[in-house]
Amino acid sequence: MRVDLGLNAVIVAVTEEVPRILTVRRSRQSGAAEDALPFGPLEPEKDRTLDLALRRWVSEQTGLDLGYVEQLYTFGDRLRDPREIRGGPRMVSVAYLALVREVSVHRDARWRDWYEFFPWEDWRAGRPAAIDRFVAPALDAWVASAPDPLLRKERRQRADIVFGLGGVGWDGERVLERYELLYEAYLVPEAWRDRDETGGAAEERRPAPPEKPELLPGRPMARDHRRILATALGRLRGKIKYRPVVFELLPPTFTLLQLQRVVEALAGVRLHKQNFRRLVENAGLVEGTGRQDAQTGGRPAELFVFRREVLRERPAPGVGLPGVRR
Amino acid sequence: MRVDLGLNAVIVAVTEEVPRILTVRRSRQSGAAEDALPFGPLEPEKDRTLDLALRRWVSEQTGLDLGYVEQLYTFGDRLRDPREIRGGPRMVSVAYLALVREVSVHRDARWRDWYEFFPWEDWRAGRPAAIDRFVAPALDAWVASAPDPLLRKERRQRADIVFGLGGVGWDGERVLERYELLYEAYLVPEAWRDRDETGGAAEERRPAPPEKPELLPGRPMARDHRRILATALGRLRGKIKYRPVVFELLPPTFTLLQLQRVVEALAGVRLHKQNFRRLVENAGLVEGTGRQDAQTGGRPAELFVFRREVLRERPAPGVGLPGVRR
DNA sequence: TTCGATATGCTCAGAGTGAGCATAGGAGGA
DNA sequence: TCCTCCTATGCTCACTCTGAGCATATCGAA
Repeated sequence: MRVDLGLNAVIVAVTEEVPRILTVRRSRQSGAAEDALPFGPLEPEKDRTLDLALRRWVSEQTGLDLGYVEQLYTFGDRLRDPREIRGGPRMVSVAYLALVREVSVHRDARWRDWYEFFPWEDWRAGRPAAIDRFVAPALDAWVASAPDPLLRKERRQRADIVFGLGGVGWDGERVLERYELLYEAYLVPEAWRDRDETGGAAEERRPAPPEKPELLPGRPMARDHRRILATALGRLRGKIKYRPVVFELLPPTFTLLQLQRVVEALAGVRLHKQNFRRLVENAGLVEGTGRQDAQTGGRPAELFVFRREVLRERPAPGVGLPGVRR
Repeated sequence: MRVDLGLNAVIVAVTEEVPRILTVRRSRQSGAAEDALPFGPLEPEKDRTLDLALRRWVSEQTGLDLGYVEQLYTFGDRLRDPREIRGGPRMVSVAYLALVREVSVHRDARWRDWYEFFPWEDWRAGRPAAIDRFVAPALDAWVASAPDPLLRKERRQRADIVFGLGGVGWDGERVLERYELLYEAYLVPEAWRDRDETGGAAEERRPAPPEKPELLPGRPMARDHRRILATALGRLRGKIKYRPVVFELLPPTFTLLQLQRVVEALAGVRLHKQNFRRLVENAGLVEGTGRQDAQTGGRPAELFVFRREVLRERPAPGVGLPGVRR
């Protein structure tokens, strides 16, 4: 079936312990401007593969040459784009995740702290204030507003699981589930914007609450881009646990604390320093260079490099089925 | 950009310790018939989301009502379909993985053992004969045929890593990497078929060897469907390690050995029985029913059910960063 | 010299894993 | 009836991995 296909890029860098993503400004019909993810077409004549297409237009638009690139997910829900309402074609977009070392970029592209979009995701300084102050009360109200007890119970359980409330533990990877819950509960601006722009077509399936609740902190994005971003964040958080992708975000040599800070920035939690060091060292992920970094503010730290050989030695650094017979 | 978008389904079931996928017959231009994955369109008017589209046409074509469905990957390389050569539109397809309990299906749809397509992936009875007899020698020849020593070394390393040769351990999840290596080395029929059908257009980037080597055992599929299948198998092997998806393939009650056999069928390895039991029990994944199954051929086994509450209790059954501070 | 930082080494208890021994409880045949 | 074969289930034990924290090293600045 003929559809309109495009590509979105979530381009991630980490500097100064801040995870950042590359955004562009996009003006809405109403004249207001929103953040959006870089977007570009697949040009069937030019681009042999989808990821070559992505590299081409990212380079053209921002001047960035991408290194590590991974396909994330394909978004194709109806009404992703309000133009569909007016009889436009179905808009489908394939989202990619790219990791780079931060560099300056062209024109209106700009780096933004990804926790601006998801303030509840950063637990590095302890439980985020946004959760107790805004998210939990808003979810309580959403639970209470369910029309019957059964639905109320389901909502309660779902809220508890995805936000780690009521004794359930926090799972850093459930970024998308959290965003989707907030969207469904009409707690993020995008939910109201989409309702208005589609003339209520979205409401058939999910009625909006009669009164507009206080919306949560967290910067909205164009269309479903915050959903795409949430997908990327969750995927990346999962991936760093079993594939050595962090090194794509670091300079060729780094101290172990720098490495730890980058992991922490992505995972959104603080780690135990000595254990982290022990882990990466006897996983064979890094190799000392003998050189030192004197800029630490304390005892100089040794500089390390990523040991590429680890890919050869260990099948998958850090997994395992119960008891594989050998 | 306008492209032709379709959906492919990898529908998996496990019966009698055999993992199976649903295939359809598709006749080629030449008149020969090939196995293909079920394929269907997105109908922008009817289908609100991609996975609803999938469920709709799978049900129409095969009579199956899918339960668990997960998006896999979007395939959009040029020349996926030979019709493009003759000026047709770019063919892009979004592949999905679905898990079902095996049931009978309509017409020409048929269940096939997935190890027929990848004989080197089944290690349950020990190291597959296909590896030592066919794969390793063929790869040796491919390595030796590299024009220069550097490329030779790279090929050797790659072959060793993905097939666990030369002292490297076998990684069950690298199914796709293995298939892609074989394709690039012109060791599977699809590589030659694609070269011929595209009139050599594919050869510009990857010259075929002057002589056609002995091809490897393993049933080929239409277009890039074996690549899609490899993606699915690898993904599923990864997923069973940290999400309780196996239960989608089992009846509501089952013995622990049945559960183990299904996991083994997917993972392609044998597991240690007592340890497997210990793991699933104190992970809280299952719950005894008190009832017994007398059909075991030995001491009757207790019947268990999946404990859905586990989703609530444990954030992600079986992962972890080095040392998350609490 | 001392203090404040960070780096790095080391210990120790407890949980988790791999491997295997031992016993339980069915079916079927001698 | 009893023996054998089969699978189920319980339990042990050594070893590794992890979480947590103490201790020491080495820099710059006060």
